[in-house]
Amino acid sequence: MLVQKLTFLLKNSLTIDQLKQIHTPIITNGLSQLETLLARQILLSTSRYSRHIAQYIQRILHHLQNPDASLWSFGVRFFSFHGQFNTAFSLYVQMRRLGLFPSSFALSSSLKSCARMVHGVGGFSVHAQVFKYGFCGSVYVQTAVLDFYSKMGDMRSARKVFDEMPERNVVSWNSVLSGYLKSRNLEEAQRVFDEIPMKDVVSWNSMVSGYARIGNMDQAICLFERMPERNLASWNAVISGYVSCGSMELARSIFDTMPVRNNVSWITMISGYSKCGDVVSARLLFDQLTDKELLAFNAMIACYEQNSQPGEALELFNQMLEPDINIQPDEMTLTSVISSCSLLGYLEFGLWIESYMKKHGIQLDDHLANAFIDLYAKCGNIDKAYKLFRGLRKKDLVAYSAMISGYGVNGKAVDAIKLFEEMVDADIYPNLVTFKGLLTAYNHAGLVEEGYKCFDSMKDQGLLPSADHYGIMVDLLGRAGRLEEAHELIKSMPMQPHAGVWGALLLACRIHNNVDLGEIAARNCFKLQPEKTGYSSLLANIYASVERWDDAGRLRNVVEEKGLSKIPGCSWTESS
DNA sequence: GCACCGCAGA
Repeated sequence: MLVQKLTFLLKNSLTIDQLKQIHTPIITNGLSQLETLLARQILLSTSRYSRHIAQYIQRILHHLQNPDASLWSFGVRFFSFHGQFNTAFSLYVQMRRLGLFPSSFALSSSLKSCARMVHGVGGFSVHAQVFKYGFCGSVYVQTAVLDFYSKMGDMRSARKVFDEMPERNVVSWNSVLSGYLKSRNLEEAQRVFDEIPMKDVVSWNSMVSGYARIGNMDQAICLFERMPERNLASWNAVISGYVSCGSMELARSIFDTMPVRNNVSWITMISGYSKCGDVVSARLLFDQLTDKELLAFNAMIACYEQNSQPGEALELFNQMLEPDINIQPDEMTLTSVISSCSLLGYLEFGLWIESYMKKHGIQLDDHLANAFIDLYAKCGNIDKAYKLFRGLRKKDLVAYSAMISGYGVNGKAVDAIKLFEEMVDADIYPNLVTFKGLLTAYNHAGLVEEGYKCFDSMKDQGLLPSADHYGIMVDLLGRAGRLEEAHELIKSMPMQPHAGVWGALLLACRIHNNVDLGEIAARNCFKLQPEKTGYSSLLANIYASVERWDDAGRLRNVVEEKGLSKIPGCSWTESS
């Protein structure tokens, strides 16, 4: 019986080969209607499902001798339900090609999938089919259409569908409401909210999170306190509001007082601590979480990666793969892991992830691709990075910035500039990260004047250079021998220069054997990073170059006393 | 079944 087999599958994560043995007889015998019905119940009642079951369902659909519209519709619904929107929609397209009549499930699920994928054309065509197949009177389908436009940010169309609906339920109202909130039209949202004849907890939650999102916590709390009924999402919305305002103490007090917590509450707090750089508090919470699921690991791994602790990120990743935990990573996990590899320059692990993805059927999405572009470019494989870049579905700011800085670190200034121009032509506005990549390109090519022009042009775009940008400029000027100018630039900085900035000047002084400025730079480096001995060695080399052997020797002794030897080939950029 | 709260890329 299929049911037993499926139950078995759910309990044991089977390999593809084991699956093949099971599914072959089913295909030859066909599925009885009863089996199909039971299989649906099992599959929809489970929140845990493996990629194997997903592949299994697809195989059944493609191997059936007589295409079955209700089974295909079920497939669309299944994948949409489990967040596999791409698969859901492609199954819908295939069932249309087979000439099968879509059910209301298939229509609403594929609309949901298009909305989540921000696939406008797909959604429009499904909307057309809603007309064609006469689902204009179905509340569910019409609400899905309305929700599609609402999620796409097209409130005019959403409103039109809503106004023409013969029948509305609370979900239809909530859908319009969330559309206005998403487009930050709080006024219209408030109007809709006041009009809802049967407000439920979702309506209230939407309003609370709408106000929280725009930073109006007073109004959010006011509504929260007036709520006739609260659920977990209500509490979580308030936490998330405080988190995005950076008020971790208030977020924590809500978290501590809420009656029940779920994974969302924990993950919101962990990522909140991550965003304000409090890795220790994030980890403390993570450790207190008894039932750690994939998303908790994702949040914690991302926390390490974003706070420059890539080693810890990889360690946690390895832990989740261990047999006693055994949680399958998804695209988001791997994205953070690849970024960690990039920070470490750990190309081999990136290649391992590539093969892991192939083995487990994980598709390369744009987030993953951008992380890979960065990794390959940083490790010198610029051609592979470029190939990935050209293959992107949507080239956005992040993608361009990754590729530009990839060219930058590989000394390909001309390509970086060309890409920058292409980006501007595509109406994508550069930000601080883009300029960091571009300045790196000028720096590696030694183009001082062009680099300066680029640096100055940032202000015209309303961008204030960060200490990192100053650091690159100091490096550029310094290497060109314009040490005084570099020093003046540091003095003109509106913020505290970090060790990387002074380190760049110190290195330049070493190259050009300038003792006076070298001493100033070194003094600042010692102050900012007393534990790092590389600065002493550099200054010692400067003294040696002008034959001040006593001073050079004194510094070398300091290095040895610290019990640390100079790490050979240590580069400046790593510390910045 | 459709709606509210959480995790990823330069």
